[in-house]
Amino acid sequence: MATLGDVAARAGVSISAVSRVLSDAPDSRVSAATRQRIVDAARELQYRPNFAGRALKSARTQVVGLVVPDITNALFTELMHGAEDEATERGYTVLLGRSDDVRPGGEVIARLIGEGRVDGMALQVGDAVLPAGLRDLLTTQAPIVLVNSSSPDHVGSVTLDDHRGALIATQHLLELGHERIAFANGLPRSFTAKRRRTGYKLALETAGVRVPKEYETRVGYTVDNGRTALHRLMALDPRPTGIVVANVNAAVGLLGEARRAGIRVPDDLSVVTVHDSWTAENTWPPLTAVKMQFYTVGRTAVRSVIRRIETGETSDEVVTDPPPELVVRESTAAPRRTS
Amino acid sequence: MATLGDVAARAGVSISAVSRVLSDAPDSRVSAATRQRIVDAARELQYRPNFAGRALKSARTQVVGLVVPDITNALFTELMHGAEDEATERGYTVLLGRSDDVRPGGEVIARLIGEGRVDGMALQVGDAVLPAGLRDLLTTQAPIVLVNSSSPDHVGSVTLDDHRGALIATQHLLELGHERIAFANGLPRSFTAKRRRTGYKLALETAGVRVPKEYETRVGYTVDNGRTALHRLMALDPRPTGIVVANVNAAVGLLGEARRAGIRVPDDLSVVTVHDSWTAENTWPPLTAVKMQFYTVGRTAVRSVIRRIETGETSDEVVTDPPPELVVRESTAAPRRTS
DNA sequence: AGTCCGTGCTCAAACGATTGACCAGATCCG
DNA sequence: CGGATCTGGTCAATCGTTTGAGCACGGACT
Repeated sequence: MATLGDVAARAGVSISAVSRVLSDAPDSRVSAATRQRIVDAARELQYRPNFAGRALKSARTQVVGLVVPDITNALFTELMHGAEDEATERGYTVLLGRSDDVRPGGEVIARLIGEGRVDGMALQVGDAVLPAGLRDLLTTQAPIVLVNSSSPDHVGSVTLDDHRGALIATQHLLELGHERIAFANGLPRSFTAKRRRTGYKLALETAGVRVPKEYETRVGYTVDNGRTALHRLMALDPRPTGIVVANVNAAVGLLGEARRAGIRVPDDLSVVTVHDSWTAENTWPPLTAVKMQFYTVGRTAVRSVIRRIETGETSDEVVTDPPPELVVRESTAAPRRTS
Repeated sequence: MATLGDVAARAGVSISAVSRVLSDAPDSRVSAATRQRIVDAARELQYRPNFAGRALKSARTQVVGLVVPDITNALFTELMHGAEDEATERGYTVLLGRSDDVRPGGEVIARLIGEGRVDGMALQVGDAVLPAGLRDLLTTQAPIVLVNSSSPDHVGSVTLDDHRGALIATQHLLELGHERIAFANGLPRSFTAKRRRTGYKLALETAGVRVPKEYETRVGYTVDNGRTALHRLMALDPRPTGIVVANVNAAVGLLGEARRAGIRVPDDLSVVTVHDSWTAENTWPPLTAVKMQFYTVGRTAVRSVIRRIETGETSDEVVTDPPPELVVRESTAAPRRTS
């Protein structure tokens, strides 16, 4: 690959002149003719600035890391798109990482930051409290922004309006006439589960509806967790006529298991989920869902990381601007009047 | 972050000594006592080698790029896992990239290689011929290995045994007693589509079964493509009793559309797909699928890239070792004896 | 005529890690 | 006892880029 030196030789000028011209330095002080020669030479040699050289000198990589629990989870598609769009606009690149079960998670992040591979990170931890090692990282000055979670000792986070999402889902069932509304939630420690819970509770309370304590399960967000939740809820007496599922993957599992158990959706049971994704469109029946604004979260998170990198400012933001949006499909209907 | 110089100062030795000890140079020639002081100092300062410094000097990043059409496609989960496992074992890191429709694709790759961000790449292009710009790249000496496709002027590729996968799927329907077996394939130009086609044809031929030419559609691999394929095939007379779908995403769409059209699966129609993924387990009915060995492809691709980087050797490999594996679920059954 | 300034460049010192060349002192061998 | 060899290190150049400092020259001003 061509270096600055190669371009300089071809244009008959010094390396500094080339560097200043090609990096658009404001006070390059180069004549139009020389500038043209440099630009031509660079094009002819297909010059591209060497990443390592630049990063070494400037102590900046113009890369932000984005770590999510599972890259292939359909939920994160939009988040990644948002992150990439924002990064591109600001001259940064996104480096994707997984924080899945193989490695402790903290190690990946420590390496990326410690070795200077990224300037900052947007980090969505899995459905659990922060691992101890991670905690250390966050308390340092490293430019890390948490996504969909927060930590007492850490400022810098971007979250969805989970409360509102669960509220809207629950209200949808209430408006259809349901009263025995259950809630298949995530693990008790999960940040998002806590916030979704308040939305569910508030909706019921506002409507003056009371349900047994057992109507809330707290199993988790995976497909299998959804299956488990269905069994628990359908073993109750009286059975719920509607279920709000806190996560679309769990909803997919729950729906499949209902089918297997001979429970007809939406005739016997209405199901609405928080989160939308292409998988929700392709279940049978297609899932009614509350679309959460992951795209905006991705953009906001990257913007926040970059602000942190460049100015040092931190902030905690909740994405409320496009509000969560109810997408009615075919998994919800009015309850049968059998009682 | 601590540098080699910091560690050297703390241990009271020269930078060279530290470098040699920490990078396990074979002839470090350092006394045990000094070595210990260096190791201790490095640990105390939490030393991590700076990525840019190392890359600049050695002209190696120890990073391989993995570019797939859509990172969040469930199909690529295993491929990425395989790639990461292989890379980790060999001291490399994987950098994930998307080659989706937003950017031409070639530009991303040219940047990654040209700027020296990666030492080599494993590249799965989308369901089309190689864009012109890409072609240029491949003919250079850049260490690029194609995944699930190949190019006449390029040596270096790793592919699935698509032929065998389609063969197994078709044979499954034949063994159930189907004869009117259709094939919902990918676009005509697609490399994988061509190979899957030969498997389908061979199975029918071997069994002495003949079907109308219209029984093969060549719409594509997306969910919507699957819907389209169903309509085309069900408009034929006589209708097929079984469909081999060349891609699991298309199969999900096809299945959903069948449901919507009132076609009962597997009673009226059997559906089997090439590729397995968690989405295939969660359709209704769960999809019978031929599991392709994406994990091994990922490993093999990265191994091939690294070999290319380190020794310059190229190769074209087909992953046959764990052969494609039939996973029987509930979308296939014997045809009804109505004819 | 001497001073000052603006223009259009070049020089050289970093950034952090690697690595071939070198060197001082101790040991060994004939 | 003198030279060779080994041990345990250090020195300094280098990778490609950025950037503050400096320099030569021409013109304007006093």
